[in-house]
Amino acid sequence: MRNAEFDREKVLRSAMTAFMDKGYGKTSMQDLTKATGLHPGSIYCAFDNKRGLLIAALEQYKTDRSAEFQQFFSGKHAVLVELKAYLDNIVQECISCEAAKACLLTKALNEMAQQDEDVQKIITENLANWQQGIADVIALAQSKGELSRERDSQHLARFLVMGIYGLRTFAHTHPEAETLQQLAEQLFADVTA
Amino acid sequence: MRNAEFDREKVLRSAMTAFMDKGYGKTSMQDLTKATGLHPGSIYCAFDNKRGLLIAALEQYKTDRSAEFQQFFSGKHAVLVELKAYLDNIVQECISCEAAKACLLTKALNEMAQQDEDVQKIITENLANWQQGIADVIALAQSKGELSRERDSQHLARFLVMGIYGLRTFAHTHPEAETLQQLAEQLFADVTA
DNA sequence: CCGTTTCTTGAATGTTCATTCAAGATATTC
DNA sequence: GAATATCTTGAATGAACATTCAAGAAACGG
Repeated sequence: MRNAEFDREKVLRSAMTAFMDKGYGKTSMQDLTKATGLHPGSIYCAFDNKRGLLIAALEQYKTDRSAEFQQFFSGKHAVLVELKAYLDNIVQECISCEAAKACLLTKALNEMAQQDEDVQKIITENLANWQQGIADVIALAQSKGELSRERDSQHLARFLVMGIYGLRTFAHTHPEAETLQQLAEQLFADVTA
Repeated sequence: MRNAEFDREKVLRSAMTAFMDKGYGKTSMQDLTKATGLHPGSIYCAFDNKRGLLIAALEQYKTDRSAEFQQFFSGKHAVLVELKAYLDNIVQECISCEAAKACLLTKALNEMAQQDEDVQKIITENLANWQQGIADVIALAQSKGELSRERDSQHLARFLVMGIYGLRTFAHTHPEAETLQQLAEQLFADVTA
């Protein structure tokens, strides 16, 4: 017996950022060995192939983002306050010039459109999950009386999610902080109006 | 002397759809020769290389989209009616399962992010141009009294453009017509409120 | 401390790809 | 209709790539 030497989570997070940097297609195996510190053989042993590494990285991404989501919506503050903080955080992500700027899910979604059915299914499920999380948060705000019940929480969540997708794309052309903050504020206002 | 045999516009439109189908990176030269009907040598003679073909296709895309824009905002109807029709058309594009589903600019923008500075500049300029077109339309609606002057036309245009970006990404996960139509309606309502 | 198992290493493999180029074809000019 | 200029053709080229595999290294069990 002998255990693997590498830290799976660290490897997957390195792969994540590599994929976010260049996209899946343009990230070469050489890039991945450099990023992860693993040799080709190890990657193929642990994840089957490049695609397997992407799938594993998506899995890790989901785990990490879920934990982050729970942090933001801990219930310590009013739901709408937490939601605003969550949006502000996304804006900050867009502003910082790091690779984390992009969301791995949307980046991969745009790239894989009508290419890899299985991967697309994984991504779509994760995004649907996230959207449902937002819907739950909105419903909670409604049940607490912070928000009118007039508009359906699912509808509001959809619109907010659409806005966040748009914000991320918009950031590619207009990386200015003020602009993005303003857009996020208007989006928040429209949803919570 | 001797003139080129191929129809430049047709070739560029074929290249456009090929690039929209698979993305720039995954579209091989073989794909492009098949799509355009041109042999490799001809492509290299006319456009330098694959990248040159993309740039030329982006140029053609800009021309085509500008003409389409003019058509939609001809002034035959109330500005807001024309704007609504324009949005509906985008929704239809998203619904149709064709390659045209995507916008070449946003597709390429997502792919080229922090990769090819020159191409990104071209795309960003085209998108800024389009956004200004929308802003002009909104300003016109304001000057005609169709829309309150309370909110700045530039701000409104930004928000609308962000929404359209988001709508296109959202369509990848939820291609249902009703959902997209509803989102577009809410977006229109929020902007013209 | 030996045998076994498992993991690591990185050069080798075969494929795919963008690009080139020399030969052939076709139009234009005189 | 010959000469010239330009365009077309598609096989050849070399680089980059994902993937494999056999040899080496390290841990574990007895």
